[in-house]
Amino acid sequence: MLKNNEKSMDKIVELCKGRGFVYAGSEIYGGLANTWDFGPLGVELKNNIKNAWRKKFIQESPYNVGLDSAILMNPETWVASGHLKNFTDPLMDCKSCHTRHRADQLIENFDGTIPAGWSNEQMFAYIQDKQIPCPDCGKHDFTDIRQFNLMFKTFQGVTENTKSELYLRPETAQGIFVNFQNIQRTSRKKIPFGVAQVGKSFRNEITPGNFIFRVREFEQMELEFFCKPGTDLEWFAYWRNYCREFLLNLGIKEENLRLRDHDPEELSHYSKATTDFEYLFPFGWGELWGIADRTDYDLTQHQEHSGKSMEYFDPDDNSKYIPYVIEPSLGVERLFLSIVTEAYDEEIVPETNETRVVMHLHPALAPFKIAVLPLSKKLAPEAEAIYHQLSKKWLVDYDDRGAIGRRYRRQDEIGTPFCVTYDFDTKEKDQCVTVRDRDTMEQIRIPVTELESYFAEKLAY
RNA sequence: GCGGGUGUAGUUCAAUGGUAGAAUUCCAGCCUUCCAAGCUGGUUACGUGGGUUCGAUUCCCAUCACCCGCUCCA
Repeated sequence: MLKNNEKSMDKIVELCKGRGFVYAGSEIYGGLANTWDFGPLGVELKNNIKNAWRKKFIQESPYNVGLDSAILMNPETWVASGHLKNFTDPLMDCKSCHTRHRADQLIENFDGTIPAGWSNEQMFAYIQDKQIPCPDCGKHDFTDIRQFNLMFKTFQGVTENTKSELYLRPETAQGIFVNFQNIQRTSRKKIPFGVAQVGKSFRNEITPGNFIFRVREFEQMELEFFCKPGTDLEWFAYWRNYCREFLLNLGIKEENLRLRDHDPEELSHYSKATTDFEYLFPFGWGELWGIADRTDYDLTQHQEHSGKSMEYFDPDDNSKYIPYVIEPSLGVERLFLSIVTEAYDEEIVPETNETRVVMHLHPALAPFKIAVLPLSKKLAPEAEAIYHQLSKKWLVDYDDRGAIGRRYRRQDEIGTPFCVTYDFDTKEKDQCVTVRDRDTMEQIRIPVTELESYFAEKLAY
């Protein structure tokens, strides 16, 4: 079994493209930077990942309920949440040494002046006036200030005026916060309870890259867990364990996982404490799952900006409070990449000394659960019947083309856990098929009539 | 956004100022074929747009994309 640092990103990307997991976006037009399309197998894997998460966080949790809120929200949401202010940076480049700086930080670091509320023109004029030098090369030769906003802007309605200006959400969380009272009332949940949501978010990253690790359009799986102030640290630990369990169950190895606490200065504007699960990708450790203590920041902000109460009346002790929030937030694409990295393996076949690429995907995540392979095309009608029978329960592949060995290898590459081979004996003698297990390479003969119950047991999750 | 590198079949890699060759993949056919079997045949590529030139995949420019580094960040 290859270790993660022995796996190559190039090979993984190649496999993903070659087998229909992930394609480069808009390829026929020369591409569009850092956009990726999930192909026939990729969409299955991705959906299986999302379903596994929903199962763990909604179905199996007595605390949580689901939601699917809109991507477009009233722009006031982003004023309240702080994203409009904190996701916007006034940037200028040093023409001399080509480094990039935030104008407000240049001023603050220069003489302690905090340019709160200044316009870009004011900051630029101040920097000119004081001849503030570049911290890297000491020269004073800056470009104009360019406003960099991490939120995508768009327009509602047919005219492009500022009144109809909207943002694509940079996180799904706010859709949960603004619905806090709706959900609490209609679900009749008592605190503590959580709201889990899977959905797209958009961030205008400065530096995307590493395949699907950092992209501008991505899908988040977020839980906002509401609890009583003072109990937040307990719940923080609870959900951290819960997340860990989820990852380990899906086959992520402990050795490729580590926890990292954020330093105070790198905490985002809404967070009191953040712990990241980091995963050992082929390119190094990278953030996989951020668990943040968002305190009562968001609900308080929304209460102030909307004028609507976000307080919860606690019948246990007749107290009233704005709940604290624990937020485990996970990117679907990142987990996808972790899963694929984890599953990817190259094995040497002893007999031929050739390399076999195997994806040891958890059966719950594998795009195809079973592949039906007739030994000869002449057996196609009978094998097809088995395919039709099994496909009522699972996503099953069927392949009768080329040599049988090649077909096994193809299934190994895409992570199919079981292959069913229909041969001449099946038809003429024993009515049994060969079932071959991808991981153990064991082959057993099973009567056709027992296939369904056999797989029901094997594929239970 | 800056600096450097790269761009030829699905993939890996050649060659060439006179419109490209291989391996593998893929497809079809034959085969009672269980781990990339064999035989026969076949499809498929010079990222895009300009310029120089009689002629450009090759030289020049731009652009797009990817990789590495810097910067930034969740």
